[in-house]
Amino acid sequence: MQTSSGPAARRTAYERLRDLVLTDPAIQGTFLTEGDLVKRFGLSRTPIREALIMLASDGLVDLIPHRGAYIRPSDDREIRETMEVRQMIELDTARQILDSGETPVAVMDDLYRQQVELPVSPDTIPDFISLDQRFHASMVDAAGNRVLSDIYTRLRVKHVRFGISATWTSADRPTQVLDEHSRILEALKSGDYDATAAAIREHIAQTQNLLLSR
Amino acid sequence: MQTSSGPAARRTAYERLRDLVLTDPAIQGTFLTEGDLVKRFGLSRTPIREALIMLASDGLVDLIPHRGAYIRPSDDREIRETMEVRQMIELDTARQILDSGETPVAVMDDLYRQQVELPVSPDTIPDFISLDQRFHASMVDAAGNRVLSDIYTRLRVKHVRFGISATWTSADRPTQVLDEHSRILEALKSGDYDATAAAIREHIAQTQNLLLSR
DNA sequence: CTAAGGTGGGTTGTATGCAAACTTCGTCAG
DNA sequence: CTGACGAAGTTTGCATACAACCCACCTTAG
Repeated sequence: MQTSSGPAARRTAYERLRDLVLTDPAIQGTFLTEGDLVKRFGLSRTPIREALIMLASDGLVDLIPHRGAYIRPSDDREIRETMEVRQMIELDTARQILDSGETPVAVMDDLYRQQVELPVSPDTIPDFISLDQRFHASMVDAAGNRVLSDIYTRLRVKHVRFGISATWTSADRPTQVLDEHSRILEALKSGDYDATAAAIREHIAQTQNLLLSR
Repeated sequence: MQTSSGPAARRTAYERLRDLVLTDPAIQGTFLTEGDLVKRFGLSRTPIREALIMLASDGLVDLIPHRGAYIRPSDDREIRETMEVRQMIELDTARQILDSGETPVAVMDDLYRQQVELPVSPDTIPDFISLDQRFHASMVDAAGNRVLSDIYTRLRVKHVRFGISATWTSADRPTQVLDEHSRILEALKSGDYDATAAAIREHIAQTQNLLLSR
């Protein structure tokens, strides 16, 4: 995933383009041309081209010469593969955290509490998603491996493309997620790797099922 | 890691720039300006700028506004973190391969044989490195997870930046690597995960030690 | 009717001009 | 001697012009 610093126009183009790809299901499977984006964003081709190149590096679009940027729809295979990698990383992280003996879960605890206190309503779904993302990211960060954290961040971007937000619209999903997060936290605090691993597997399996059944 | 397809000038700029960053230790810690590269490559700024953006996405350079592209020297921490992630991926892959019951090591076998038959000389070091890279990549590919394979490919690029080629100049290193690869292969064929994991850990530990002691 | 060939429209690829921003270095006051 | 200040030079950021290329459509010969 790209950092968000840098020049203004390119940054704007990158962020708007990313949000477009990630949040508009209608453009999946279509080609975006630079001309379209010039009209849509009111920027010149240069920053748009450069943003497209960054998006392509993130794996969010495919640049087809003389055709445009293809927004590849996510398929079940990619979802399964991504979830497999995510599980591998989270399980490995849990192992490292528990082996280190320190179990630094203060940040996760705080994020969990914030999520508990969040009222359940359509308006708060983005907040739920943000806290969810930060909850998991903080666990991986706790392992203290920046290379791993970067990879994990890139993976999370894919979740959005997979339509993760739709999985939160079900009325009981927030409660369920909180419960699953709680189990992960408690298992970590107890220092029990097998219980932690089971909780993580369960959480990811639930997410994957929801993503695949859309 | 970027794919190598696409337009000619940008592709040229990307590949030459990548090779420059990966093979010239003298430019580590320096800034490359677009003007330098225009003179060096004989291309206009546009393809060079776009190649720099791709390199930055690969994590090989840092783009500093109005300063240039900083070639960050690799440090011990990054080497250790990369090796940790590499080990996580290879161990997970081994587990998946063995769990699948198929153990498709034909490609690895072939690559191993080619490496055995390679004469040991300074001229063949690039071939050793290429076969080594393909040996490990084919193991990860055998897991059949494209998302994982992509991540692994990106990681391997870092190895080059870490100066992996220098680890092959020692007279007995090729023999040692062949021995370690042989142990991994045999363990995989025997279906013994613990033995496979031990062989992989040993191989990565040896590599890491050589990289750190440079 | 079919297939081959050409032509036009549209899209990206590359080069370049200009503006803005930053760095650097010299100068000067304290 | 040190630090602030300013001006010049350098570098990137953005815009735009033109070239190259691809594709789709139409025409035409068989």
